[in-house]
Amino acid sequence: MPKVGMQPLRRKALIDATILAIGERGSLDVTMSEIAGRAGVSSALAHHYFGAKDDLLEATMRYLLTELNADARLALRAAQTPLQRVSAVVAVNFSEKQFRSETIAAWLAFYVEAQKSQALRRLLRVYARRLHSNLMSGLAPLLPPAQAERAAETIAALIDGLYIRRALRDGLPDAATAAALVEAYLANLPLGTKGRA
Amino acid sequence: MPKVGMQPLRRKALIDATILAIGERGSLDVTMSEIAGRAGVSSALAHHYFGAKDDLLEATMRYLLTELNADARLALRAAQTPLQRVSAVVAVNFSEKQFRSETIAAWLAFYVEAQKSQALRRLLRVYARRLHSNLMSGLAPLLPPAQAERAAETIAALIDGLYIRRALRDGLPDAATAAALVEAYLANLPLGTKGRA
DNA sequence: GTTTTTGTTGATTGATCAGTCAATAAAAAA
DNA sequence: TTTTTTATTGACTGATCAATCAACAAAAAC
Repeated sequence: MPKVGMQPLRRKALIDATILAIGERGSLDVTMSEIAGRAGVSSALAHHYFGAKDDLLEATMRYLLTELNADARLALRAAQTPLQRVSAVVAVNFSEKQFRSETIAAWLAFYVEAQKSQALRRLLRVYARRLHSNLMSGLAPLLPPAQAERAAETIAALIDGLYIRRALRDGLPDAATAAALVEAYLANLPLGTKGRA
Repeated sequence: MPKVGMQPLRRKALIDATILAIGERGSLDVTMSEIAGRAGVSSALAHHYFGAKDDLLEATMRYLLTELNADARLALRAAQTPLQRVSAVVAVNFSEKQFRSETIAAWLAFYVEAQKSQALRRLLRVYARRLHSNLMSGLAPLLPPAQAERAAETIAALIDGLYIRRALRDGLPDAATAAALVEAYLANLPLGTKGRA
């Protein structure tokens, strides 16, 4: 079995297994053995490739962040108008790929863990800033600065809130409904009032 | 020292210590010894009064829920108009008492734990239903049914989202700003359009 | 004044895990 | 062909904790 060039494959498999395991357990209380087992390797190998458990968790978080960012970039490129930019950002966050329950459970777990881990906190801050600036790129042309800021904060909070509710499998199950809520919020905004309303 | 009638005092002290400990650690990974120590007793005593650790956590969650509900009832009693009812519910959730970082960290931690624990999940569902019905009691007279529902979901998600953001100590620090965001959302709703807009 | 109830703890047990290490084996390099 | 590098694991260690228990003490009941 032992071939060469396994490192990237194993790392990817372990990260996938981590997301899966966290998603199923619903928390970061997942053992290295369980993750490793799910990836079809021994726990020793997981340590071999990632060092400490925290490193694996951080790598997993970074992976989720990277994927989300890549999707967002792609969606933004297709947007033609400011409003479409906002919708694109919203749509990405509620896409089937991102709004899966494992992924969401992982996000939630990382939010909690971030209170303990400086590294995770930094990563989440990067995410928050990116989301904010993506939203502002669409909102700034449409609203006076203060209102645009507020709208961006509101949408960001809405996204987080809808993620949590999804994680609890409580009402609000599907991505489409969640996205529609945010779109309804957008529809009520006094858009196009940049030069004083 | 050993007097009689300690049970309720100890239980209260242990629950307070639990909230404090969770708030500081930022997660439910708190040892019984730490909680007990904080309450000035031995870990054995904590087990004596609560049985298993899960029971203590459940009691703590139940306590938070009870407090929030009591505050909400009080605030709703003072409200005169439907809109005031909605504002009252929002205000309670962002009151200084409820929007403290320990309390919020505890809520977040319980959200995560609820994925594992049936008991906690049930408690959270009770909370969600109460919040929803409190909001609807104000929104239903002001909006067509479908829109009222949507507004209630949105506000609930906003509250959750703002709680999370507060927990991360990321931007949005104070209760007043958070409450203002939700109020701004309310201001943009087409209220008073119950009989078709 | 004896007995029971209530309050309390230190010491211990047993389980769970993260992380280490020595050993094995295939592939690549020398 | 020997040597090194890469891949891999089973077995072990050490730490951490929840939970238990026997024991002690003060108050209450009898």
